[in-house]
Amino acid sequence: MKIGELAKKTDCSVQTIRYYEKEQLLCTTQRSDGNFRLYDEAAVEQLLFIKLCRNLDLSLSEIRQLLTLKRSPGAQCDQVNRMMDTHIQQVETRIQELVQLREHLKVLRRSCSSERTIEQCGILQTLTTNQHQKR
Amino acid sequence: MKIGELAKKTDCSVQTIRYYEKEQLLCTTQRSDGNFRLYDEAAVEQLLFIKLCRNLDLSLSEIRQLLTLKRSPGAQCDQVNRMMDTHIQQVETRIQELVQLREHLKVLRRSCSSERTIEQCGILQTLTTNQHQKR
DNA sequence: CTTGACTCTATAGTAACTATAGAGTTTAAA
DNA sequence: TTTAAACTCTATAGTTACTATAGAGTCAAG
Repeated sequence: MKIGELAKKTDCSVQTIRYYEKEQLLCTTQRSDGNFRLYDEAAVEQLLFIKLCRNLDLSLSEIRQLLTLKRSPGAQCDQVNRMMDTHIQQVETRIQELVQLREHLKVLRRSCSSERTIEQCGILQTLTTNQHQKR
Repeated sequence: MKIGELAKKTDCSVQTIRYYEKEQLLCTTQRSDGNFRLYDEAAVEQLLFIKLCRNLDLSLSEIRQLLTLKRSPGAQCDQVNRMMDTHIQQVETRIQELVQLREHLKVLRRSCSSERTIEQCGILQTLTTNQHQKR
């Protein structure tokens, strides 16, 4: 099948598919006489795998590693486990950061209300006042 | 003062300062005879303001808006409030997304343990098995 | 044959930095 | 005065994961 069909089957844009090829995530083993890329069912599966990993926020580099590991069926899968653990930790860390940020933003937001001028704005004052304290 | 001194005072890299100038967040009103940028205390304050906003994950575009608003002391500050509300909502949304992702990753992680081969790896199988179900 | 849809490669853009190259300026020490 | 190191400048490119566009080629149906 050609790239447009693959794109439809996998709900992935033609441009992204070409990008993944450039990034060595998906390869095109065949071309038509007119130089069109030709894909088989294995490519469909690989692209769906890639998309699933992207949905998990795994980076292209990590996905590349998983694809490499997948090519050694007899090898130990502890690398997969380790990658997943690291990834979970990273997500957890990011959650904590965002929770803190949200609280900070809420505090800041409460320092201002309607019917004020820029000059009286508690938010801007805090952002500016903090500077003086920092110095 | 010159750019290096400003960088030290604000804990901001020389390159980032130049980048902010290019992005219209900070302007250099003076240059030395040798074409070196010259900054005053107002620039220090403005850069600290920018950094504080960046720490709140506000985009450069949003910060640009705030700086513009700051230049109209008599105007209403409801735009500031609205921006903050929108930003808080975006952070909240992202937190929810990440919490869901973390749960999904944990479920996936539990499908595998040590001492398995790639072929037996529950994580990879799930990522690959899901494809078949999708079809 | 014509035309519209599809495909190709190349290039540039997004956001917020970050690094490097090569050239010019400044400053302090010899 | 000279020298050398530190600092500064502009231009360009890179990071990540896409996304868009231009101009040219291919294909299939009318």
